[in-house]
Amino acid sequence: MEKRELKENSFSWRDRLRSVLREKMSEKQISILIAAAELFGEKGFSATTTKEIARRAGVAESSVFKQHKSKDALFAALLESVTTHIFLPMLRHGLDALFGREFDSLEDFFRALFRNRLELIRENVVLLRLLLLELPYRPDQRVFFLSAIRETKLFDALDGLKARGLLPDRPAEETMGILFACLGGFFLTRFVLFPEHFAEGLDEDTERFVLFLTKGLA
Amino acid sequence: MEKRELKENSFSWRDRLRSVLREKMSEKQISILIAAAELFGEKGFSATTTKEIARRAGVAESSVFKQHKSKDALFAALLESVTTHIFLPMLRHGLDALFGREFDSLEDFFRALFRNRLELIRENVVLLRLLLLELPYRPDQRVFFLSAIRETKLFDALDGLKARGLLPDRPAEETMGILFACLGGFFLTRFVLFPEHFAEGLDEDTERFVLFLTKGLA
Amino acid sequence: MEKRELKENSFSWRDRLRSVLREKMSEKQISILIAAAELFGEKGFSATTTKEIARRAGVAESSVFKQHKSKDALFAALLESVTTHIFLPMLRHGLDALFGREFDSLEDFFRALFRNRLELIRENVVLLRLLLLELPYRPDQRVFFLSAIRETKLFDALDGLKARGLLPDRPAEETMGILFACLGGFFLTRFVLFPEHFAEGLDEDTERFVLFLTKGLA
Amino acid sequence: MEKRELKENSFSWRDRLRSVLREKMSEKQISILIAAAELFGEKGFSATTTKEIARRAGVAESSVFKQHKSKDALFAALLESVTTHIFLPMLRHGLDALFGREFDSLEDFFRALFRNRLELIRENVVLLRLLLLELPYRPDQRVFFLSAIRETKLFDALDGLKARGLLPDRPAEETMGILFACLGGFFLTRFVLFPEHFAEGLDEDTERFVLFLTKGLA
DNA sequence: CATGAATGAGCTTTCATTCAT
DNA sequence: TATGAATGAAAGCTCATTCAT
Repeated sequence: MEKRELKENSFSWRDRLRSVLREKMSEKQISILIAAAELFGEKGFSATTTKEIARRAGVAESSVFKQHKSKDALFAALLESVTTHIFLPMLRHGLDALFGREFDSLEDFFRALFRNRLELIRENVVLLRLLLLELPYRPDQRVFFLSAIRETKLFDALDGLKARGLLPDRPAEETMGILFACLGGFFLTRFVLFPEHFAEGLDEDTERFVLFLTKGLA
Repeated sequence: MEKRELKENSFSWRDRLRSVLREKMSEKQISILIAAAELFGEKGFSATTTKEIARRAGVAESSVFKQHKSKDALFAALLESVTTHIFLPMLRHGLDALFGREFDSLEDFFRALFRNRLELIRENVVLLRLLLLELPYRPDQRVFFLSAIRETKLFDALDGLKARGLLPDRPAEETMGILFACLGGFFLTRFVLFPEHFAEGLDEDTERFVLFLTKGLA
Repeated sequence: MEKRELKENSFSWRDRLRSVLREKMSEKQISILIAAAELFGEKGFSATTTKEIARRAGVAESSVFKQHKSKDALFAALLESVTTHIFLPMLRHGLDALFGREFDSLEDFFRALFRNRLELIRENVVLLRLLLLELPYRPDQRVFFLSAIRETKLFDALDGLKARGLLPDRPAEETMGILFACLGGFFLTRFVLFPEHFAEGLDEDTERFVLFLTKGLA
Repeated sequence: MEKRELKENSFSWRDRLRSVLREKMSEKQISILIAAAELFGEKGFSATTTKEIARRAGVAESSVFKQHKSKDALFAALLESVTTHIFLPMLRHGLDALFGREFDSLEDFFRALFRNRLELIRENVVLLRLLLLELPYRPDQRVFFLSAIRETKLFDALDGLKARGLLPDRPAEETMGILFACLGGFFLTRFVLFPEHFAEGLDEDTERFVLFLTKGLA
């Protein structure tokens, strides 16, 4: 039962993509998208060859180009799918979960937020890496991503906390500017730059970070 | 005069590399290293071609391979030069400056630290980007970089602050784990992912971040 | 009324193909043949892709291969259809028209011949281009085409003129050798190589050519 | 001795290209140009692969792209070289030869012109085919070719004949329009469309054509 | 009969690298 | 030391063609 709940809470992005894209495209085409996501996340866009993508997807190389007219187009399509069907739902789901509970303190809120996130991050490291390491080279898609985030109720959540006196009365933008940097930095250091270094003791590490955030933002 | 001071304080990594490498290699070879640094930082290692490097350096493509036997070797040499002659001096210089002054509060310390860093970051965005976006794909060089950081007196600096009661008595490793994440996240969000978004008001933004850090770590 | 006559005299090869092939194949298959004829004529056989043919015909690419097992086979079928249903009727029709009238002079004959041809050429430039520019690469189909021409009464027409004293008593083969070169050269220069250059004043140009031919062959 | 004269009069375009381009490019690069000329002439531009060109030139395929950045650029460069170094000199040479002799009659003029040309044509069939069969698909290069022809003294030659009463007083443009069509048609039928058919008896055939031209243009 | 999906072979082009000068 | 010329390997992409539905 514990497991069931976890399952509901967890996201296997591969399965999710599979089930959601099944209407739009063939099984093989979905495999291509997934293989591309993995490889782009692992080695970066430029270092990944279309041949490799095809091999991992178990299709012919030319099949990659049937749906996407270029490698770049494939990346764009991938980003779109992943944003629409993985990231945004992930965010929304997380926010809803947070809204559903009452928090006695900012600390509880952050702890919930972070724990939740940690689970998600673990399952989506590849996708997040992909985003983090490729968006810098793609200003236009950066914009698309930003506006997608804006559409979530992230800011409303912060306002809610302010209204309940848990957060000081400061523009949500500013809080977000700090929060995003900290979450990004946490992911960057723990999962991208020095994963081995932080591998063990991640739970205590997280708890420490939560306390730090709580105090800092109070 | 103001300008002079700034000049002394500032780092033009290109000039610095030029002057420091002049003994080891020819002018053209230095140009190659600089061009490579710029391009790797702008577009990433894999997306940069040796032809492009040669063109920007104003040399023949084959000259790139005179000093470094492969593109990979060029990258390694670049990283080594940049770490030895730019990053470590930069860190040392910054730490010395901090040590030279007495701080009344943690806040002052962070403010000095951050302000200093902000100037440096601005001048070295390309190099930092390069580091941030390429190290994830190069575990071995990651280690080299980590150990280089260890050799600085960064930890001593933290211990000093602890001794003076400005920092709680907590293992320096833990503080560093938080600090590094926040600094990294700050750079990531402000200079790599969404530079346009944070371009103006960066000073107030920084001040806010400093206060946040101070409170969080107190 | 004038228009009606012209209509009868004129050949819209597309309509003609459509009406004549309707028994043998489906509407879509005819579209494929027509699209292929156009594209082969415009860009040449090798430079035309089956995808393009399909797009212009408004069918799926695989439909191109339903009736013709290969692109080459498609070309062969096209050539056969066009020769049988367009070129030979065209020639026969022209010759009959010429036979039906009595000519007072060689000049009149050529003028009639040429005027007639000019109209035809204009409507069939694409097909003639196709023939002219692709036959050189296909020796076997060249032969097929030559023998098809032989079967018309072209030579008889020349003999008729000889009998009436309008042409000197010379082997028809020789006259044809000259005539064919001139007609081919006229088409080549006026419609294939330098169409813009000869676009205006084509009527006077033709008249001049007719006089030249008359004098030359007298 | 007879042979010597012929040699001087004849043009081996391969040797000529070799000697004239030796300053501009390497031996291998010239081979590439020559191989491309041959193959484009034999099978057409689209049906020729760069691999084939490389093989015939005896170089690596990538060498083809060192000097010319695309197959299209190679074609353009080829056309330019061939026009500048082969066709125009050929024309000039022929015209000079004609100018140097006094002609008693138009017939002599044409006979000289044609004989001269026949020799040239034989040696340059590939290049002429190339021109004839590829220019139709390349309007822009057509223009370049036309203007190159304009720069020769072809028109002056015709005016000279007019002045001496050998040609009727008609605009040179018109005479050229007829002449060019006939020469083109002759080449087209004798060397491109039906070479086997006209292979033997070409001398008598030519003589006949000369007489026809003479009478026609008188 | 027509099509959407898939594919192997091959095309043009780029890349990092070598070598003679 | 620096370069122009050359190259093998592989990259991205296209092509004609097949096949299950």
